[in-house]
Amino acid sequence: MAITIKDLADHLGLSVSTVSKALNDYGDISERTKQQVHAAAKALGYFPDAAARNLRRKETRRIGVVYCLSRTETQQKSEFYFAELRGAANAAEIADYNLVLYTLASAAQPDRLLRICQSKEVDGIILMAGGVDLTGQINMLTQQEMPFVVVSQRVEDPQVSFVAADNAGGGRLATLHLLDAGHRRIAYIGRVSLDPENSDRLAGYQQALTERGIAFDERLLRHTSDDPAGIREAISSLLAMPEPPTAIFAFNDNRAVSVLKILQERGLRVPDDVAVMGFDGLSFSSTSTPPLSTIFQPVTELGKLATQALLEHFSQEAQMPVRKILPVELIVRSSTRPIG
Amino acid sequence: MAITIKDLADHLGLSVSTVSKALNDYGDISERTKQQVHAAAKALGYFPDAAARNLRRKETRRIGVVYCLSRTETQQKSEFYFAELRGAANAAEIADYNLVLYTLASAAQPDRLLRICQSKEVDGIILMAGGVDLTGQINMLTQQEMPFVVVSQRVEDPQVSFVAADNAGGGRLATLHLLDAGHRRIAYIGRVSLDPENSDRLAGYQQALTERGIAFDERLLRHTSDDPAGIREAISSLLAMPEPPTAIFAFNDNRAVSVLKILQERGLRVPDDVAVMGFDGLSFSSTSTPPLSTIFQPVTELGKLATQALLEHFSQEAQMPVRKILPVELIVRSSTRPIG
DNA sequence: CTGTTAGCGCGTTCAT
DNA sequence: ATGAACGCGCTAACAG
Repeated sequence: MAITIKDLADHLGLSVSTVSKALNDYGDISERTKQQVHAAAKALGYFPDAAARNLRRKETRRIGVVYCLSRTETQQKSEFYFAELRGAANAAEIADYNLVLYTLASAAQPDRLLRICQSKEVDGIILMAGGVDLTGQINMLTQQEMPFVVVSQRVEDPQVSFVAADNAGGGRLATLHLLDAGHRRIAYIGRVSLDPENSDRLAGYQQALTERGIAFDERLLRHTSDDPAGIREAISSLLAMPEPPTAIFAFNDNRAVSVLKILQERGLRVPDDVAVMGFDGLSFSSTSTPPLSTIFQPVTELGKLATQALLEHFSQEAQMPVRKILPVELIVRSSTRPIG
Repeated sequence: MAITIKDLADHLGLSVSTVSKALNDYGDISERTKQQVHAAAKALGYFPDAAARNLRRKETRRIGVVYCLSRTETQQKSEFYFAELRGAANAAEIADYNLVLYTLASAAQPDRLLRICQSKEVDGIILMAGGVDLTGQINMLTQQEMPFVVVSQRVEDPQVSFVAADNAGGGRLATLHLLDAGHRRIAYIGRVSLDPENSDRLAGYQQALTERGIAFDERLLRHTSDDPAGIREAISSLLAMPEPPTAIFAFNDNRAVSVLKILQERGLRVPDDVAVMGFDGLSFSSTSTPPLSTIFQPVTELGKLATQALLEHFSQEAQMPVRKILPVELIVRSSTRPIG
């Protein structure tokens, strides 16, 4: 048996409540007693029982991290999600909170989330989005009055807190980079679904064109599934155009690497024949051939800020939702180069 | 306020204990009552309070995942650790356990682990090893009588449970593959520390040589740090040998990709001039140029089995330690090829 | 079969 | 400044 507060009290010849107050630094306990209690606690190796404290204080000091990821996301972008997790874990640790992992197998158990809320397993939740619609989860959490923050996805509803990367800004940055390199016909290979990530990046792409006075040509857009087959087809059709694009902006690094490979299979050289841009800035983008120009998202920062937002939620009452868009960064490598 | 068992009891005109027993399916409660209770619970949206249950049952149904990773490990191999985590999370979820994440910033707080044990935050622990010595943690957990399983590192002490990949077998497989391709001078670029992972892979390398009757030449061994500088130097010295190696077996995929890059810088062609083998089977090994031949570790399986081992610990009394070595797989890609 | 009683370990009144 | 008493929500021993 581990040592309890009662053992401590007996050992010191004090009452349990005095010891408790001393440990929690109450004002009406003499300094001398406090010191004695702390000394004895350290000496005997006392640590308060988590469950008892949870029950009494009605707080768990735990944050749930709910992963809502599509299958491909999970496999392809683990670096991304792991980095978010690290950011969140570090921020939580500093505030003496712990992270509990919940993998929500896409609505497999619809009331899993309900149970988490009702049985008070955690004090709040970080919703990790991965190309999946979150409205169901968001509604439930709101209804259950469980504090939560969405990470890496912008949410329309102004009541909902989120921390996301500037996808529109990134799309713009990437496109400007290509435009400034002399490209005029730039293809965008995006997702099928017009989720916020995809539509924002596309919006940034369009804005950049507008800024430079280049006409937007819808025929340069492709909306494909994640698998290489879809991308292969997209590239075939792009290259079959009368005036094929001289640059391809892919939705993310994974797609961009596929694009690289497919272009090489077709005997095209990157960046000489076609330039390629990615998005995310994952580490494999630097080891591809050629190394990928891309947009870097501050992923660890995303997790960190989401956690801090949640912690603010806990400490203050009646606060405003936190809605943060983090700046991204253009990384120029060798898959793009000024034309001729 | 969420609904409690007392609300349920009042609502049904039953006593609290009867409701509790009904919910927990005790034998001495009539079927009719059980059904009524369950129906009411569902209707009113009752979920047992986690903290209260933890306190009473003296179990948390939580498993701590303790990350002991060196800094480079964390950044480079997130795919690896995330996959382990997913395996563990899935296995835990099936058994209705949750995972709590603890990132142990390399002995930053030495008694963090102690507190986790003493305050009973979790029922057991999965120790994730990442090129770091675990003896301190292992001793503490043993002493605290906290059930635990080490994952992805073989542990000498026969009392300790672990689940690890067959590093020796993998080293042997990789080396045999190169030998069978006709190579006779194969370099091994390993870690500085002779941790189990490194020494096992090296042992496998040596065994393969023995099996094929090739003399082991210590001059072909390099023990370097993780950074590219160390690897660059290793390669320089290897190529400066009177009889330089025709193949390089790198400790892991990250190193192998660095090797690829460095060889290319020097104008050497892979696999024609030098063959390269990696280890791990991370996804970026398939997108490098050329795609890497490597040894695949069943990472998700590692996490899954570790969790299951821990769960067995919980269910049985006085059980034997679980000590599992999982088979690995040779993946042949384009960085190796039969000679001439 | 059902209810009464008694805690789990801790934090928080309210007396003294 | 300290201690006695109560209860958080639940489960388990013991009655009836």
